[in-house]
Amino acid sequence: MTTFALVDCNSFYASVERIFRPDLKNKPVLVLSNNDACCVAKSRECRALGIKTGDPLFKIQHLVNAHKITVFSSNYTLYADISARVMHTLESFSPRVEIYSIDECFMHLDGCKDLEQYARKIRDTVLQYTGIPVSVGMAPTKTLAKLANHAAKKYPQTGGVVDLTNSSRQKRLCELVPVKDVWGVGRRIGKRLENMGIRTALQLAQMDLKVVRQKFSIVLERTVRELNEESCIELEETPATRRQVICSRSFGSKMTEQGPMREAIAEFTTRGAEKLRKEKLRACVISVFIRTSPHANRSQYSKTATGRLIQASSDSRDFLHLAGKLFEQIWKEGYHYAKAGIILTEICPENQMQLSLLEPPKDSAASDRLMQTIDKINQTTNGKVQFGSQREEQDWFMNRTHLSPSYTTRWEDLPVAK
DNA sequence: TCTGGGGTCCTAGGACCC
DNA sequence: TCTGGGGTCCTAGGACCC
Repeated sequence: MTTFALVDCNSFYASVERIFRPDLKNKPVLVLSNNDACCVAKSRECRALGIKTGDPLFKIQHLVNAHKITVFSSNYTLYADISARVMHTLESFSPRVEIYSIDECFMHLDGCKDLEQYARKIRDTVLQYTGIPVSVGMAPTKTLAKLANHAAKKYPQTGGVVDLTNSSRQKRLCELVPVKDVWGVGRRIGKRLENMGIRTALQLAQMDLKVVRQKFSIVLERTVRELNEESCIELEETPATRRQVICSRSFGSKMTEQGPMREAIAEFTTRGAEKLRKEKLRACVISVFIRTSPHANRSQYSKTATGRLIQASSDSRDFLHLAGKLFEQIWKEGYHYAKAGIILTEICPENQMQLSLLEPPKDSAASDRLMQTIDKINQTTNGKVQFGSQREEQDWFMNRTHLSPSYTTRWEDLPVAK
């Protein structure tokens, strides 16, 4: 039988920050979202204080002060680099892995004789090579492996490793786990299940498949099957090409004027096109959206406009032109805007383009050369070549008050050994 | 005062066609 | 006056994930 392992980094962002700040060992550490708005990661010590992922900073500020919590703005460049090192280490333990997220990796451990011992070796090696503590859960399906991992984190006496290949162990754990902690059961469905009297993972596992399908969806049916050792979610070793690119931000302060908003949209559009080029993709469709804050007591407005290019492109100018027109369609004076962004869809690899029947194919060679040149210059000079509609001064840009140095990706920030 | 950003998949309902 | 049934495609919104 197939065995899935899920390796998950413990408090990943907080652990990364601690690699370079050994003085923070066993001290509470918190990492904030973009804009320093809310908590996205916290060390065990913070969890013990009752801080939850998603808590806005202003609501927990008193705890931060009272317990001298060290706070970091998120430093995604640093986290991505450390993540790559962790994943690289894991790849030496199995030929079949799926990098599931920045801090999680599913692996096949078929044919392994002593699973628990092997898992401990994985743990020790990752810690030694990267400084990041991980937990390992093993089971016949991904959903059960997630559950095993959950237990490995929750119960310290497991030493961070839980082998859930045995059915009776599965049952005993499922009895203890609240239904909302099952992978695939979120807040909404968790509530609905509880209203039906389904409170534990075991009760969910014992539900009638037909009822689940009828009252919920095929997605939850798969979850139930997976809890019963029937593997429905395969390992995805080669990542599918992405379906969309989103570039959006909440603003540091509310936006009320059209000019700065137009420039913000141009900035997102440029970033989006850059992402396409970096991954050798093109897109056909762009959506532009602006919206007020759903948390504010002022009048609300939220609008999206979508437009299509005749031919898929990754040329910033094509999208800037279209995005400008779309923006004019949705802009409405008199609101306090909190967030805006663009979404690129109908994406294809740059070498597999669908040509238009009606329009002669556009020769993109010149455009490609220009964009390549711009990207190259911007890579080495930190964004010096801009388009007319972008603006140099980005006063709406993020608050990142507590940013750590880019220890591993900027020469100036290399840590110095004393 | 202050509530992230980036993704995926599924479903329901409307438009339209025969 | 009467106003079907079956199908496709598209979109908005819901739900989940990290």
